[in-house]
Amino acid sequence: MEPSADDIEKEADGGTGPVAIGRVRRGTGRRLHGAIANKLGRAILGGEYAPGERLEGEVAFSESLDVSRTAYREAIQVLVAKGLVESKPKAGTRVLPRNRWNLLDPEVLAWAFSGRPHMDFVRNLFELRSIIEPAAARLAAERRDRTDLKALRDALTGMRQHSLATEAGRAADRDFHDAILQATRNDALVALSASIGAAVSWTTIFKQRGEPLPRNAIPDHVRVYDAIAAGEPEAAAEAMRALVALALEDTRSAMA
Amino acid sequence: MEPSADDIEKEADGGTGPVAIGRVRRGTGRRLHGAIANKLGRAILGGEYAPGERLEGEVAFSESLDVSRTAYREAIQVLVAKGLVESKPKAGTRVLPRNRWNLLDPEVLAWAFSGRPHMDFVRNLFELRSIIEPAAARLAAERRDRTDLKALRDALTGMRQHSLATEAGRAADRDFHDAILQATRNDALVALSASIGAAVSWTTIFKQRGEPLPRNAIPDHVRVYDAIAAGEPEAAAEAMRALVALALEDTRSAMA
DNA sequence: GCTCTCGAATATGTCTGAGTAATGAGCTCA
DNA sequence: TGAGCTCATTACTCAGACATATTCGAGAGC
Repeated sequence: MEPSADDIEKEADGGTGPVAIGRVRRGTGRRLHGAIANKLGRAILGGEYAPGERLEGEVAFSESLDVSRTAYREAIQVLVAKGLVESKPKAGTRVLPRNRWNLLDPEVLAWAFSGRPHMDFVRNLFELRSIIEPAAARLAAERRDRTDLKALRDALTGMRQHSLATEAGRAADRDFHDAILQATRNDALVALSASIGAAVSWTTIFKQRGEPLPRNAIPDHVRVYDAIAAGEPEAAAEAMRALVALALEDTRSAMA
Repeated sequence: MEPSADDIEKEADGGTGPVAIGRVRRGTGRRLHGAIANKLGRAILGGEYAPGERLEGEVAFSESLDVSRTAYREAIQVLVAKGLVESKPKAGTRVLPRNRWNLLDPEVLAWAFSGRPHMDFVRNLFELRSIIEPAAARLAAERRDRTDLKALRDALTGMRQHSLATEAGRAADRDFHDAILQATRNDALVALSASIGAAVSWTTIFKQRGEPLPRNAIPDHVRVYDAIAAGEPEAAAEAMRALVALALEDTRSAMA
């Protein structure tokens, strides 16, 4: 479902400027300004531009990228909307301090993981998961209906069918955690779904990078499902707590 | 600090179209495209445009607003970045289903509260607070340093000095909760600060709308501070749990 | 009569170039 | 030394043209 996140082609330009600026061409479905925002977003999240640093002027930068100022400006507006940069007349466009970034925005999260994210950040995301998901599982056990349980079963089936090594398997994993958040009937928690989901699948990928198949994740998930289906809030929360803790342990050892 | 959220002037136009479209003029500091995004965002969050509904074409809409297509398009890119709308050639610009919205984006949250938010949504936000904040208080009690404690004390002083009925008092309240999240040393939790903060101050405003001063909130906050300062995680979590529960109770009775 | 393919209409997407407005820095002057 | 002013710089807004993608309908073919 997600594009392979590499639909931007960088053509090495002859320039030898202080910051190597590749040209931006959009992939098939993507719009040009989206591709530019993508490129700049990844650069910022990847630390190529330090907070406080000033970007080149509109005219100069859009020329280096070989795009019109219109497309460039629309891309900048996207970054502004996500709290990554701020631009004022005369002052130019500057990267904002990290605490102003909307780190939980799905796209920002994707940009963060497109590079090599710091272990600190991954740990922080797991800490967030360990706060949110057990509580969500507790609520889900209280409020779930037949539809929610079916969604959970379908996700489990998908995880069993495809391995977690495949994209389809990771999607099923995401669906499982997503279905739990949906079952809480809480819009604010559902909004966190995209963030949690990104964390889930990316950390799963990290696991796979290390050892081939560190541990079968299915039983943990089944325990969570059983508790939710049985309508036992405390058991659901406890099972989810265990799941996240084990996932963190796996990820930690895989990254070390 | 925050602009009064009313720096957009709507001039009733003579038109009698199905949806009354006011012209958009920007306030002092604000850029034009920002003002347009603001206006449209509030309209969408306020339910003036139903999910799935199609907006007028770029040319027609920008003309009704009496702005250039450039400014209008830049505003739309902002809304796209926040997951509110999606636009494709020939198909037009459509409002996305609610579950695609980045509800925790600070600006989106502000737009949601600029109208009369449903009690359901407020309850959901409190549910999120009751999940996040006790856990954050627990972590803060473990990790806080001298600077964090000073920030907390300063916030308490501010709350005592100005009443919660004033903007300064609400800012101090926000600062208190923000300082706790900062003390967790977790970027992901800090990113939630803006969302939590918005919920805190807006719900406080609701309280004020009802009874003049329903309850002195200071003692609750002091208990949280004491536990964090003493380095007692469980006590801090428990104190925060109580604080949020009481705040919800106050808000609920004020809205009913 | 039904399906499939292809073309044209239409709305968004991109580009160019001009002109406006806001801001920060340096200068002048008290 | 400090406050106020001028000015250069930069982003912001505008207008209009052209490009591109996607939908929808018409027509060919089965």
